Amino acid sequence: MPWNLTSDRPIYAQLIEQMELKICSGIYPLGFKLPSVRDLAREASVNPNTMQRALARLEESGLVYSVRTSGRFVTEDKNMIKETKKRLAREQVNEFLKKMLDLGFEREDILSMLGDMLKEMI
Amino acid sequence: MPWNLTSDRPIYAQLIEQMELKICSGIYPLGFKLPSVRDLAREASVNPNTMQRALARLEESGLVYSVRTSGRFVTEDKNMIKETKKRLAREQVNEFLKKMLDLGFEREDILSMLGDMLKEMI
DNA sequence: ATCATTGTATTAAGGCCTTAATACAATGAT
DNA sequence: ATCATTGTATTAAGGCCTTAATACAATGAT
Repeated sequence: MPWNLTSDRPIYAQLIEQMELKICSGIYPLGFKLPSVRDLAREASVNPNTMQRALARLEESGLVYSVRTSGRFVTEDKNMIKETKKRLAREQVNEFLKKMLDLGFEREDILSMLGDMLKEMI
Repeated sequence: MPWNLTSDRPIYAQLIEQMELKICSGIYPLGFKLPSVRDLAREASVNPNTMQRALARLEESGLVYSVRTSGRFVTEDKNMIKETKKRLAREQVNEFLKKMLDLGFEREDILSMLGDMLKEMI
């Protein structure tokens, strides 16, 4: 999964989101040692400060932790990751449905559009 | 539909999105005379400049047009609205599915979560 | 023992976004 | 004829975001 950043939202917020995704999907597994701030910044083509900012926020939420001079690691709390994954999914579904209903689509429309696009994507 | 603005994205971008929603859903119908910039700004609790910026962008995309001293109107091009509505829907479905698949959910998971939440929302 | 690597901190500069305060010409209502 | 309302334009200030350039203590590998 490449780092895909747009300019319509703060970069650090997008970094948080993508790190969460990588952790919840298992790309960065339980207890995994993350690349260093500088390496992650290089990967994502952003300033180390910006990456550091994102990682600090992830740390506040408990999803990662850092050992001062050793590195940063994905949490070992399996349940926390599971709950985060659930939360993110609920948020996605909720926002999606809200917008589609606001746009004026109905249950059937939504399900059929979704089915069509799923066929394309999988 | 209340103006619902968050601080995690530029306000003017959110205004554009919500105006598009109002137009595509018919809250602002074909040819409708919009409230003045100042009134819309007051409604949304933003600075008139910010609302003006959003409206100017909507005008570039052709969804509204302005008559210098008379006011601003929703386009009378029924087809353009229809196409915009389609485009917005496709974008929503696409982003939603992309994130859910990235999170590691499968077709069945997505459809069942969606069904559950649809029951709650309708 | 030395040295590269780790997370972390600080300061300065520039950019975009938002607000605020004005201003103006053209129109429509009075 | 007068005047409020329309979209539009300009300038200044402040805030947050991002980058850049450094710096430092602690650790692990050599």
